[in-house]
Amino acid sequence: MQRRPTPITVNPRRARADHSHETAQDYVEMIAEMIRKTGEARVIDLARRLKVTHVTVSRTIQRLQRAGLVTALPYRSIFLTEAGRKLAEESRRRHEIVVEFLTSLGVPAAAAHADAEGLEHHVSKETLAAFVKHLAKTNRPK
Amino acid sequence: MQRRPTPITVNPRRARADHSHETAQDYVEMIAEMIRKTGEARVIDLARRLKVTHVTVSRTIQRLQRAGLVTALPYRSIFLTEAGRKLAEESRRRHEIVVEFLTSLGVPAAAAHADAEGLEHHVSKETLAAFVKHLAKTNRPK
DNA sequence: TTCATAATGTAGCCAGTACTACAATTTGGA
DNA sequence: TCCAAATTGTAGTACTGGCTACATTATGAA
Repeated sequence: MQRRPTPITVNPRRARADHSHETAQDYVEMIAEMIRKTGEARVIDLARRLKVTHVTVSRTIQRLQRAGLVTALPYRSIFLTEAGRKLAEESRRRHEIVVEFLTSLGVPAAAAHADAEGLEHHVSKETLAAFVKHLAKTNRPK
Repeated sequence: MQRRPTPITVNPRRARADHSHETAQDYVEMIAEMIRKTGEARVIDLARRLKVTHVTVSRTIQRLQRAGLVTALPYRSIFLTEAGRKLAEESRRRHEIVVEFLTSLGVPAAAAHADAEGLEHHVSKETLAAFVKHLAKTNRPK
Protein backbone atom coordinates (compact mmCIF):
# COMPACT_ATOMS: atom_id res chain seq x y z
CA MET A 1 0.00 0.00 0.00
CA GLN A 2 2.85 2.36 -0.79
CA ARG A 3 1.64 5.72 -1.94
CA ARG A 4 3.36 6.84 -5.07
CA PRO A 5 5.50 9.92 -4.42
CA THR A 6 3.93 13.22 -5.31
CA PRO A 7 5.60 14.31 -8.51
CA ILE A 8 7.44 17.54 -7.93
CA THR A 9 5.75 18.98 -10.99
CA VAL A 10 2.61 19.92 -9.15
CA ASN A 11 1.30 22.45 -11.64
CA PRO A 12 1.46 20.99 -15.12
CA ARG A 13 -0.28 24.16 -16.30
CA ARG A 14 2.70 26.35 -15.65
CA ALA A 15 5.28 26.12 -18.42
CA ARG A 16 7.49 28.87 -17.06
CA ALA A 17 10.26 28.83 -14.43
CA ASP A 18 9.19 25.93 -12.26
CA HIS A 19 10.91 27.36 -9.29
CA SER A 20 10.27 24.43 -6.99
CA HIS A 21 12.36 22.29 -9.34
CA GLU A 22 15.25 24.64 -8.82
CA THR A 23 14.83 24.51 -5.09
CA ALA A 24 14.75 20.74 -5.20
CA GLN A 25 17.96 20.61 -7.19
CA ASP A 26 19.71 23.09 -4.94
CA TYR A 27 18.72 21.08 -1.90
CA VAL A 28 19.71 17.64 -3.16
CA GLU A 29 22.97 19.04 -4.50
CA MET A 30 23.76 20.57 -1.15
CA ILE A 31 22.66 17.50 0.78
CA ALA A 32 24.87 15.30 -1.37
CA GLU A 33 27.82 17.59 -0.78
CA MET A 34 27.28 17.63 2.97
CA ILE A 35 27.05 13.87 3.14
CA ARG A 36 30.21 13.61 1.08
CA LYS A 37 32.12 16.10 3.19
CA THR A 38 30.84 15.64 6.73
CA GLY A 39 29.07 12.30 6.67
CA GLU A 40 25.58 13.67 7.22
CA ALA A 41 23.13 16.38 6.27
CA ARG A 42 21.30 18.21 9.05
CA VAL A 43 18.52 20.75 8.84
CA ILE A 44 20.46 23.33 10.77
CA ASP A 45 23.44 23.18 8.44
CA LEU A 46 21.27 23.50 5.35
CA ALA A 47 19.59 26.48 6.95
CA ARG A 48 22.91 28.16 7.62
CA ARG A 49 24.18 27.50 4.12
CA LEU A 50 20.99 28.71 2.48
CA LYS A 51 20.66 31.64 4.86
CA VAL A 52 17.08 30.83 5.76
CA THR A 53 15.57 29.68 9.03
CA HIS A 54 15.43 26.02 9.96
CA VAL A 55 11.67 26.22 9.54
CA THR A 56 11.93 26.89 5.85
CA VAL A 57 14.38 24.03 5.42
CA SER A 58 12.22 21.72 7.47
CA ARG A 59 9.19 22.41 5.33
CA THR A 60 11.13 22.03 2.11
CA ILE A 61 12.50 18.69 3.28
CA GLN A 62 8.94 17.54 3.87
CA ARG A 63 8.11 18.47 0.31
CA LEU A 64 11.17 16.68 -1.02
CA GLN A 65 10.11 13.61 0.92
CA ARG A 66 6.70 13.71 -0.71
CA ALA A 67 8.49 14.07 -4.04
CA GLY A 68 10.53 10.96 -3.30
CA LEU A 69 13.91 12.67 -3.38
CA VAL A 70 14.92 12.33 0.27
CA THR A 71 14.09 10.29 3.34
CA ALA A 72 14.09 11.72 6.84
CA LEU A 73 12.91 10.76 10.30
CA PRO A 74 12.01 13.29 12.99
CA TYR A 75 15.09 14.75 14.69
CA ARG A 76 17.38 12.68 12.48
CA SER A 77 19.60 13.57 9.57
CA ILE A 78 18.52 13.58 5.96
CA PHE A 79 19.25 10.94 3.34
CA LEU A 80 18.91 10.97 -0.41
CA THR A 81 16.85 8.36 -2.21
CA GLU A 82 18.15 6.79 -5.39
CA ALA A 83 16.22 9.41 -7.35
CA GLY A 84 17.67 12.13 -5.13
CA ARG A 85 21.21 10.92 -5.65
CA LYS A 86 20.68 10.82 -9.38
CA LEU A 87 19.30 14.35 -9.47
CA ALA A 88 22.13 15.57 -7.25
CA GLU A 89 24.70 14.05 -9.57
CA GLU A 90 23.15 15.62 -12.66
CA SER A 91 22.92 18.98 -10.95
CA ARG A 92 26.51 18.80 -9.80
CA ARG A 93 27.80 17.98 -13.25
CA ARG A 94 25.79 20.79 -14.77
CA HIS A 95 26.97 23.17 -12.09
CA GLU A 96 30.61 22.31 -12.64
CA ILE A 97 30.38 22.71 -16.37
CA VAL A 98 28.84 26.16 -15.96
CA VAL A 99 31.53 27.25 -13.49
CA GLU A 100 34.33 25.98 -15.69
CA PHE A 101 32.83 27.59 -18.72
CA LEU A 102 32.45 30.99 -17.09
CA THR A 103 35.95 30.78 -15.70
CA SER A 104 37.31 29.96 -19.13
CA LEU A 105 35.68 33.14 -20.39
CA GLY A 106 37.61 35.12 -17.83
CA VAL A 107 34.83 35.67 -15.33
CA PRO A 108 36.34 36.05 -11.83
CA ALA A 109 35.93 32.98 -9.65
CA ALA A 110 33.58 34.61 -7.16
CA ALA A 111 31.20 35.82 -9.85
CA ALA A 112 31.48 32.55 -11.75
CA HIS A 113 30.41 30.57 -8.72
CA ALA A 114 27.64 32.98 -7.81
CA ASP A 115 26.25 33.11 -11.34
CA ALA A 116 26.45 29.35 -11.76
CA GLU A 117 23.97 28.98 -8.91
CA GLY A 118 21.35 30.76 -10.95
CA LEU A 119 22.40 29.86 -14.46
CA GLU A 120 22.59 26.12 -14.01
CA HIS A 121 18.83 25.91 -13.81
CA HIS A 122 18.25 27.64 -17.11
CA VAL A 123 20.76 25.99 -19.37
CA SER A 124 19.23 23.67 -21.97
CA LYS A 125 20.81 20.50 -23.32
CA GLU A 126 21.89 22.41 -26.40
CA THR A 127 23.53 25.23 -24.48
CA LEU A 128 25.25 22.85 -22.10
CA ALA A 129 26.62 20.96 -25.08
CA ALA A 130 27.87 24.23 -26.57
CA PHE A 131 29.61 25.02 -23.27
CA VAL A 132 31.30 21.62 -23.25
CA LYS A 133 32.38 22.03 -26.85
CA HIS A 134 33.81 25.45 -26.15
CA LEU A 135 35.70 24.11 -23.15
CA ALA A 136 37.17 21.30 -25.23
CA LYS A 137 38.26 23.79 -27.84
CA THR A 138 39.94 26.20 -25.46
CA ASN A 139 41.55 23.52 -23.29
CA ARG A 140 42.88 21.29 -26.03
CA PRO A 141 45.41 23.60 -27.64
CA LYS A 142 47.83 23.67 -24.73
CA MET B 1 0.54 63.42 0.15
CA GLN B 2 1.92 61.06 -2.45
CA ARG B 3 2.70 57.64 -1.09
CA ARG B 4 6.14 56.50 -2.07
CA PRO B 5 6.00 53.45 -4.30
CA THR B 6 6.49 50.16 -2.56
CA PRO B 7 10.01 49.07 -3.41
CA ILE B 8 9.90 45.82 -5.30
CA THR B 9 12.45 44.42 -2.87
CA VAL B 10 9.87 43.54 -0.29
CA ASN B 11 11.89 40.98 1.62
CA PRO B 12 15.33 42.36 2.35
CA ARG B 13 15.93 39.16 4.33
CA ARG B 14 15.97 36.98 1.27
CA ALA B 15 19.32 37.11 -0.52
CA ARG B 16 18.54 34.36 -2.96
CA ALA B 17 16.73 34.42 -6.32
CA ASP B 18 14.30 37.28 -5.81
CA HIS B 19 11.83 35.86 -8.21
CA SER B 20 9.50 38.84 -8.17
CA HIS B 21 12.32 40.92 -9.65
CA GLU B 22 12.51 38.55 -12.56
CA THR B 23 8.79 38.72 -13.06
CA ALA B 24 8.91 42.49 -12.99
CA GLN B 25 11.63 42.55 -15.62
CA ASP B 26 9.83 40.06 -17.84
CA TYR B 27 6.68 42.12 -17.64
CA VAL B 28 8.17 45.54 -18.34
CA GLU B 29 10.25 44.09 -21.16
CA MET B 30 7.16 42.57 -22.72
CA ILE B 31 5.06 45.67 -22.16
CA ALA B 32 7.71 47.82 -23.81
CA GLU B 33 7.84 45.49 -26.77
CA MET B 34 4.07 45.49 -27.16
CA ILE B 35 3.88 49.26 -27.04
CA ARG B 36 6.65 49.45 -29.59
CA LYS B 37 5.03 46.95 -31.92
CA THR B 38 1.31 47.46 -31.55
CA GLY B 39 0.97 50.82 -29.85
CA GLU B 40 -0.45 49.50 -26.60
CA ALA B 41 -0.14 46.82 -23.95
CA ARG B 42 -3.30 45.05 -22.84
CA VAL B 43 -3.80 42.55 -20.06
CA ILE B 44 -5.21 39.92 -22.38
CA ASP B 45 -2.22 40.04 -24.71
CA LEU B 46 0.24 39.73 -21.86
CA ALA B 47 -1.76 36.78 -20.57
CA ARG B 48 -1.60 35.06 -23.94
CA ARG B 49 2.11 35.67 -24.31
CA LEU B 50 2.90 34.52 -20.81
CA LYS B 51 0.48 31.60 -21.04
CA VAL B 52 -1.24 32.46 -17.80
CA THR B 53 -4.78 33.65 -17.16
CA HIS B 54 -5.70 37.32 -17.29
CA VAL B 55 -6.21 37.20 -13.55
CA THR B 56 -2.59 36.48 -12.89
CA VAL B 57 -1.53 39.29 -15.18
CA SER B 58 -4.00 41.66 -13.61
CA ARG B 59 -2.66 41.01 -10.14
CA THR B 60 0.93 41.31 -11.25
CA ILE B 61 0.16 44.64 -12.90
CA GLN B 62 -1.27 45.85 -9.59
CA ARG B 63 1.99 44.89 -7.93
CA LEU B 64 4.04 46.63 -10.59
CA GLN B 65 1.91 49.73 -10.05
CA ARG B 66 2.70 49.64 -6.35
CA ALA B 67 6.34 49.26 -7.28
CA GLY B 68 6.16 52.36 -9.47
CA LEU B 69 7.02 50.59 -12.71
CA VAL B 70 3.73 50.95 -14.58
CA THR B 71 0.59 53.01 -14.53
CA ALA B 72 -2.81 51.61 -15.37
CA LEU B 73 -6.44 52.63 -15.09
CA PRO B 74 -9.30 50.12 -14.84
CA TYR B 75 -10.23 48.65 -18.23
CA ARG B 76 -7.52 50.66 -19.94
CA SER B 77 -4.16 49.72 -21.37
CA ILE B 78 -0.92 49.67 -19.45
CA PHE B 79 1.83 52.28 -19.54
CA LEU B 80 5.38 52.24 -18.30
CA THR B 81 6.64 54.87 -15.91
CA GLU B 82 10.05 56.37 -16.41
CA ALA B 83 11.47 53.78 -14.03
CA GLY B 84 9.64 51.07 -15.93
CA ARG B 85 11.03 52.21 -19.26
CA LYS B 86 14.51 52.28 -17.85
CA LEU B 87 14.22 48.78 -16.43
CA ALA B 88 12.74 47.54 -19.71
CA GLU B 89 15.63 48.98 -21.66
CA GLU B 90 18.23 47.43 -19.39
CA SER B 91 16.48 44.08 -19.54
CA ARG B 92 16.23 44.24 -23.29
CA ARG B 93 19.90 44.98 -23.72
CA ARG B 94 20.87 42.19 -21.37
CA HIS B 95 18.51 39.81 -23.14
CA GLU B 96 19.93 40.63 -26.54
CA ILE B 97 23.51 40.17 -25.41
CA VAL B 98 22.68 36.76 -23.99
CA VAL B 99 20.92 35.67 -27.19
CA GLU B 100 23.76 36.88 -29.38
CA PHE B 101 26.32 35.25 -27.17
CA LEU B 102 24.60 31.86 -27.17
CA THR B 103 24.10 32.06 -30.91
CA SER B 104 27.78 32.83 -31.40
CA LEU B 105 28.55 29.64 -29.47
CA GLY B 106 26.53 27.66 -31.97
CA VAL B 107 23.41 27.20 -29.87
CA PRO B 108 20.39 26.83 -32.16
CA ALA B 109 18.20 29.93 -32.34
CA ALA B 110 15.19 28.34 -30.64
CA ALA B 111 17.22 27.13 -27.67
CA ALA B 112 19.16 30.40 -27.51
CA HIS B 113 15.97 32.40 -27.22
CA ALA B 114 14.38 30.03 -24.74
CA ASP B 115 17.48 29.90 -22.54
CA ALA B 116 18.00 33.64 -22.64
CA GLU B 117 14.62 34.09 -20.94
CA GLY B 118 15.95 32.31 -17.90
CA LEU B 119 19.62 33.16 -18.07
CA GLU B 120 19.26 36.91 -18.39
CA HIS B 121 18.16 37.17 -14.79
CA HIS B 122 21.21 35.40 -13.41
CA VAL B 123 24.03 37.00 -15.32
CA SER B 124 26.21 39.31 -13.25
CA LYS B 125 27.94 42.44 -14.48
CA GLU B 126 31.17 40.48 -14.76
CA THR B 127 29.67 37.67 -16.78
CA LEU B 128 27.81 40.05 -19.05
CA ALA B 129 31.05 41.89 -19.67
CA ALA B 130 32.75 38.60 -20.49
CA PHE B 131 29.98 37.81 -22.97
CA VAL B 132 30.41 41.19 -24.64
CA LYS B 133 34.15 40.73 -24.83
CA HIS B 134 33.78 37.31 -26.35
CA LEU B 135 31.34 38.67 -28.92
CA ALA B 136 33.73 41.43 -29.86
CA LYS B 137 36.52 38.92 -30.28
CA THR B 138 34.57 36.52 -32.47
CA ASN B 139 32.91 39.20 -34.56
CA ARG B 140 35.90 41.42 -35.19
CA PRO B 141 38.03 39.10 -37.28
CA LYS B 142 35.75 39.13 -40.30
C1' DT C 1 21.84 10.76 35.80
C1' DT C 2 20.18 15.17 35.06
C1' DC C 3 19.51 19.31 32.97
C1' DA C 4 20.65 23.24 30.03
C1' DT C 5 21.29 24.00 25.35
C1' DA C 6 21.14 22.83 20.61
C1' DA C 7 18.41 20.96 17.09
C1' DT C 8 14.09 20.03 15.26
C1' DG C 9 9.16 20.35 14.80
C1' DT C 10 4.49 22.81 14.73
C1' DA C 11 1.26 26.69 14.41
C1' DG C 12 0.14 30.63 12.28
C1' DC C 13 1.10 34.80 9.45
C1' DC C 14 2.41 37.07 4.96
C1' DA C 15 3.41 37.78 -0.11
C1' DG C 16 3.87 35.96 -4.75
C1' DT C 17 1.96 33.36 -8.45
C1' DA C 18 -1.08 30.17 -10.08
C1' DC C 19 -6.18 28.78 -10.73
C1' DT C 20 -11.80 28.82 -11.40
C1' DA C 21 -16.03 31.16 -11.12
C1' DC C 22 -18.48 35.03 -11.49
C1' DA C 23 -19.29 40.29 -11.98
C1' DA C 24 -18.58 44.55 -14.38
C1' DT C 25 -17.14 47.39 -18.27
C1' DT C 26 -16.04 48.27 -23.21
C1' DT C 27 -16.73 47.93 -27.84
C1' DG C 28 -18.02 46.74 -32.46
C1' DG C 29 -21.49 45.31 -35.48
C1' DA C 30 -26.33 44.88 -36.61
C1' DT D 1 -28.56 52.85 -30.40
C1' DC D 2 -28.24 48.45 -28.30
C1' DC D 3 -26.65 44.17 -27.18
C1' DA D 4 -23.58 40.20 -27.38
C1' DA D 5 -18.94 39.16 -27.05
C1' DA D 6 -14.48 40.43 -25.54
C1' DT D 7 -11.93 42.36 -21.98
C1' DT D 8 -11.03 43.42 -17.35
C1' DG D 9 -11.90 43.10 -12.48
C1' DT D 10 -13.03 40.65 -7.93
C1' DA D 11 -13.67 36.79 -4.71
C1' DG D 12 -11.99 32.83 -3.04
C1' DT D 13 -8.59 28.77 -3.10
C1' DA D 14 -4.03 26.40 -3.27
C1' DC D 15 0.93 25.91 -3.00
C1' DT D 16 5.71 27.67 -2.36
C1' DG D 17 8.74 29.79 0.48
C1' DG D 18 9.75 33.32 3.65
C1' DC D 19 9.12 34.67 8.79
C1' DT D 20 8.33 34.58 14.40
C1' DA D 21 6.90 32.31 18.44
C1' DC D 22 6.56 28.46 20.92
C1' DA D 23 6.79 23.19 21.79
C1' DT D 24 9.36 19.00 21.67
C1' DT D 25 13.38 15.94 21.35
C1' DA D 26 18.47 14.88 21.63
C1' DT D 27 22.80 15.38 23.52
C1' DG D 28 26.79 16.49 26.10
C1' DA D 29 28.81 18.22 30.29
C1' DA D 30 28.69 18.42 35.11
